[in-house]
Amino acid sequence: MATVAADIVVFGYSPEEVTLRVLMIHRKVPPFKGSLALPGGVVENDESIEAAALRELEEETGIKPDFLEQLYTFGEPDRDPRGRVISVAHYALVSVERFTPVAGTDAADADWYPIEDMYTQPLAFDHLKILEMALDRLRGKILYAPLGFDLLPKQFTITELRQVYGTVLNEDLDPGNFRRRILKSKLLKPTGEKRATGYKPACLYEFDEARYEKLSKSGWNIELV
Amino acid sequence: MATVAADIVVFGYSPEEVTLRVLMIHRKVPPFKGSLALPGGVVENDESIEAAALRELEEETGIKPDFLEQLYTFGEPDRDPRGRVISVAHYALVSVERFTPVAGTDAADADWYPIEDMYTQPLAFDHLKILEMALDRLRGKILYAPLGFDLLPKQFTITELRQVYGTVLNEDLDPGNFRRRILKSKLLKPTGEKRATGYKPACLYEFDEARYEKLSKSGWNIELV
DNA sequence: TCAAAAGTGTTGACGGTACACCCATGT
DNA sequence: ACATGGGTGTACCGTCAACACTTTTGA
Repeated sequence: MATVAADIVVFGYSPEEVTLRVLMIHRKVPPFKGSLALPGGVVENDESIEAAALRELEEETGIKPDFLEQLYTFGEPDRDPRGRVISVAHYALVSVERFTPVAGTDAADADWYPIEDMYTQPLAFDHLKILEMALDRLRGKILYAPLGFDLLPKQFTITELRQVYGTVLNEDLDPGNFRRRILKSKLLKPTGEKRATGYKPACLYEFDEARYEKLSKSGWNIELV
Repeated sequence: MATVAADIVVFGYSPEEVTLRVLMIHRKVPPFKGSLALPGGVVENDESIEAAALRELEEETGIKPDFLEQLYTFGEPDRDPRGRVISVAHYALVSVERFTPVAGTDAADADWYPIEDMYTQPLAFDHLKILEMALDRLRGKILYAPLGFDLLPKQFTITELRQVYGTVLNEDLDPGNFRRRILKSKLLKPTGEKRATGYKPACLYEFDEARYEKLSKSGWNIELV
């Protein structure tokens, strides 16, 4: 018998800042009092693990993510000094602008931090390891799955989408080639509207989820970047 | 509090039969008495989850796999009629010829079954779902990670390796092109020996693990097929 | 000598990178 | 007018699928 917990690495992206952030909680109780920790908590007896992850996330931060997926289960015997706790880690994606500041919730000491900051201070438990694995997964999966869209508001320009990919992958992408590839995938639905950007207005698009479902069901595997 | 178990989908491949098999156990006790089930068991209090998976596998079947990796954690509240049991599923690879017949072990009712057979009879718990996910993972990951080698004996011919890929991916691969690709990856170490195959003898190779480590550390991502 | 697998060569189609180039707008 | 990002065109180049071909063996 062991305690089973669900922890969540929530990635947020701000189109204005062009920055990837992660949602962390300031611990107010031992162990690791004062450290930053991932949101999460114990799985109740009658709920699924994923439901527990979503529930804990909303209780602690008020966030309902656009995307959530199980990442890995961490279960070293000594990972929690209080006893045997197995953590089923998840990662989630959200457009950060819709959730700043974190609304008055159970624990309003949740906040968005730049990823790099997580390496300059100790995190609670093995949460740094979890964060690193989540980042690896995000970087790997964004290449062939439409994760980038979940980091943006519903409507976005192709440049914003390119910046998401550039930020996550940490490399510069050629604007012309990116545009062609992404349009070729047929996953963007033009809204007809344009956004003034200071210079030439850019077309706004939405993610065509219906089309994605159809394509992936017909055994087609995309390569977005 | 819940019970945490580790279950393992062991894939075995026989070069002679050119068939992918899975290791299943005949259940002798309720629930699901008489059904086939994946090997596995409860994680002890002082061992890591992966250690539990390896221990259970050896206890129940005598097998120490060449490759083992965590797959996914299954935790629907009703997946086990006896109570809340969370299963951390793994998958493992092994060359089947080295393990037939299963030696006299704790439960000698373990045996290798063709994958297709698992769809013609009910499996215990949610083990069919686990098996399907493991198969998806194997098919996906073999494209960019050197999993094929773990399904063969230490020395093998390129044709045997091609047959592994063909079997797992369920498609015919062009012999000439496959050979070129796999040799270009530099992951094969020639042994200098040859094997009489009935026709023209084929060169024997080994997997060059040291080279693989070096290549993957230097940020290089292969595409084997 | 023939069949079959091992192994090599070649060609043509395709796709993507790199870059030059227009377009539309605010200042 | 011009700077800047939005958006389009294109030419070169590498890669790979397809398939012909040679080699080596057992029968």
